[in-house]
Amino acid sequence: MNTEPVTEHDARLIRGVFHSLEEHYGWFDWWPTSDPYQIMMGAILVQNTNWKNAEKALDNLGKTIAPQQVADMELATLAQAIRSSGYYNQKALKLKAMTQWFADYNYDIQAVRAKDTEVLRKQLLAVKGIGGETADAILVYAIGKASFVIDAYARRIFERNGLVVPKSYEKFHDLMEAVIPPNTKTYGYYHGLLVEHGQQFCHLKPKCEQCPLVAQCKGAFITY
DNA sequence: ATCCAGGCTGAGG
DNA sequence: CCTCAGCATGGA
Repeated sequence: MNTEPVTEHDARLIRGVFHSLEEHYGWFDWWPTSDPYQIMMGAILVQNTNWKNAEKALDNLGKTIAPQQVADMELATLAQAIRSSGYYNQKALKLKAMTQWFADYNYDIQAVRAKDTEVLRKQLLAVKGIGGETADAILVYAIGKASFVIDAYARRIFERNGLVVPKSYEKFHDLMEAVIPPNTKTYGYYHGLLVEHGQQFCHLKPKCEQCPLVAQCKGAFITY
């Protein structure tokens, strides 16, 4: 992680938003599945889609499907099975690529966990179809490493709350990690808070009227 | 019917 | 470095 200087203003703003979200929503365990491989698949299937469509695809594959089965499956068969998640031809290739990466560890999640976070992150980012958000989600929820997850809601929420959000994923990711001390549980929870809050109030067309953060949401009516 | 959802890649400026 | 078309289904 890069350590660029963070202004105290930005740090307080960021901590303030999370503090408000924590107070309002309380604790919850967010990712809907617990099996590491299901989480990895889910992280890919949910790309630019809602969880409902991704979940149908996961159900179609079966809750107990083993990585070796995905590795052995015909590409076209795999694609049809995950049709509901959208971009199914692309995602079939992505699932294959991710599974191939996992195969290098003999599908042994403990062997993966033994590796260093940054090493794993680079490996994941090198997998075709895995970008920043997917890599960080896999690190946090499937592998149990502290790597801050950024998504469209994180951008909107912080932009609307007056933060000058770095344009690149990496810079925003680094900023959050510089402000929020690395902790797997915290990072998992915070991403969950941002998505839950975002889904309720921070669509492209914001619903600021009932938003619990509206008082401090300076850009309440920005429509990005 | 149009718009959006828990992105990523590769080509081109 | 940055922008952007293309990828595709299902629900509102």
